[in-house]
Amino acid sequence: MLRTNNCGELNLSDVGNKVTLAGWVQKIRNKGFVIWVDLRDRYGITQIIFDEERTDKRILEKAQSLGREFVIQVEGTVIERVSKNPKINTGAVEILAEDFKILNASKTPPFTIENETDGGEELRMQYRYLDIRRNPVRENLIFRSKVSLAIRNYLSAHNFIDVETPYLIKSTPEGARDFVVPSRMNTGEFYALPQSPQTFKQLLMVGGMDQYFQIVKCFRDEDLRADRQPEFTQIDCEMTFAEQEDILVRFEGLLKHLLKEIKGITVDEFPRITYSEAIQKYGNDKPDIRFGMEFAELNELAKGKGFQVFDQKELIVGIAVPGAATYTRKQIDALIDWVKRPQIGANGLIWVKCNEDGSYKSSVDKFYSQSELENWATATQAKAGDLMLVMAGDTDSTRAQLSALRMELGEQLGLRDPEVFAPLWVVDFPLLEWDEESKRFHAMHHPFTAPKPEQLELLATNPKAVNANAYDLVLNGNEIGGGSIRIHDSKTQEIMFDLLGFTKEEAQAQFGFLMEAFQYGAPPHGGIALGLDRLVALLGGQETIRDFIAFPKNNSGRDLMINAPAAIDTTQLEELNLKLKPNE
RNA sequence: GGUCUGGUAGUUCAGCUGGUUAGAAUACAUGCCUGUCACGCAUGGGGUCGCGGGUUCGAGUCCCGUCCAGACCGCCA
Repeated sequence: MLRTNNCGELNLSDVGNKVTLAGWVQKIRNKGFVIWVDLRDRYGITQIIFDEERTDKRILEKAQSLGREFVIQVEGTVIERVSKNPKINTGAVEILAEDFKILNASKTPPFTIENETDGGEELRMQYRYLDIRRNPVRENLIFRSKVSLAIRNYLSAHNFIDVETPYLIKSTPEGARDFVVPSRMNTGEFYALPQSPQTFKQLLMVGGMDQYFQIVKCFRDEDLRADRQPEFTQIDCEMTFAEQEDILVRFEGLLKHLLKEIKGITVDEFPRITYSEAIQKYGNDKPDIRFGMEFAELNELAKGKGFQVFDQKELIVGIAVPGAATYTRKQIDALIDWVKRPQIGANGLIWVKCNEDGSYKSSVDKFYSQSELENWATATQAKAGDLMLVMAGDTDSTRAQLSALRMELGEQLGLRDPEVFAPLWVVDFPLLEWDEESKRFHAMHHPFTAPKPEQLELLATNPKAVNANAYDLVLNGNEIGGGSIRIHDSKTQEIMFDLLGFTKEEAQAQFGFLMEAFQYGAPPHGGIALGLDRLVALLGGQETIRDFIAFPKNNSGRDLMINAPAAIDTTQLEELNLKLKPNE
């Protein structure tokens, strides 16, 4: 070993010991008569001292040549410091250097290796290996490792078997775009990287594995966001002979276990709301329930009072913003501008101040009496001191807009505390979703999701009305997992493919293997997949997942460090029998 | 595919309605400093103002295009 100790462990009890440390030069403080070097490794920082009186002249001189991020090995004696630093573990001692070796020099790094670095996002990605030397990033990765281990422990303890499924599989038309890999040995044919191991885990159930899990990379060739990467990690799980309730209980248990193990937080039983309730009360299917501001529909109260803007609208819906009655005209105008931004796309916003004296002041005083506004307040549960905000328009987009506003206000009012965790289940998702563009049904979850058994008949007559035993696990306004009870008989699966617009031949070509498997005693089964990156980020108190991934891609799917994707050699192309279209 | 924001020293940024030699902090280098730990002090080097075009007597600043980065909408079964 090049070291006897790490840089985070020496203290007063080691005084007098001869030690050898190795690490990176974090900082050099050269006072002339004495040079201090902060030596850093994963475990901490230990101060090395070279001084005029006690250090060999040649060594002292050689120490002048050190620079930031040099890798050195130091031999010396642990001594008690004259002036101690209570901020670090090793702050009571320092190493009086007797000799040292430069194991490797370093160029001056392009940004500071400090907790609060001066480096911008782009540079940090380009030099990710330097970024990982910084405490926050390193701690995030260690945190992820801890979460991952806790997941494995929990699932193992509950009889789940970790099985690896292939990455080189087949492209499917449903869902996200596939990343595609040309096959050299099979000219003109392509593998696709899995968007999820969905069909394989179902086949494992047919294979009798009973309970399966895998912490697995999935790939989707879609545009990115702060919380979306083209390759991401799922905790993929499936259970045989399980009903929805069994799965909810087991995975509620998993999240509770993680919150306890990782955060030391105990949470009560997770609330459950239906999809339609979520849409109605929060305007989206992944509500943040750390705060209220639930939607109140005001059609009955607000229509037919001469305010024409409202009269023609499909939906009038409002929320009560706690304590915001004191907002100035300017603050309210800012909110109005905010919802009018093209990203939100609202036409406007009606406001009603609920004054402390019980009176109401609104932007629609001309049309509504005090008692009518009071009815609004009752509906939105607005109290004195609150501000009601009301939007109107067609149902779907108005809900989406008010939902965005609700989240923004939650943010502005500090109601989205990252150390508060409010998980919930959203259940009873519709099975299908009508897509105007392609004029056909899409699977809301995926095409293997089973309709509710009691609604099987409806499938033929009114498919829109059919719900599924499908569920999402939502945490603080983020969907962290989703799953369903699956179809396990080939007949239902055929009906489903038919509804989704597959011809018999297409269904056979795409998923024949699955439907065939279902004819050999496929057991009832269901499962769930949780997004590990997002989960870890949320547990770590952040909403951007990039700093919990060792080597993330940027906004446009590039790895700035290795500069991927990149062109490939013509010989490689020839080998694959591919030709690129010339650039226009 | 779209909307918005940004690109100026190694780095993070300032630079107003266009007007001398483009600044600050930090990093870097050199020197000083008898207990530093965000050390301090002094001095110094460091710039194709993303790129291309245009307007103008004059462009970091205005206009057009383009590239790059970030946030969001669409998309993400």
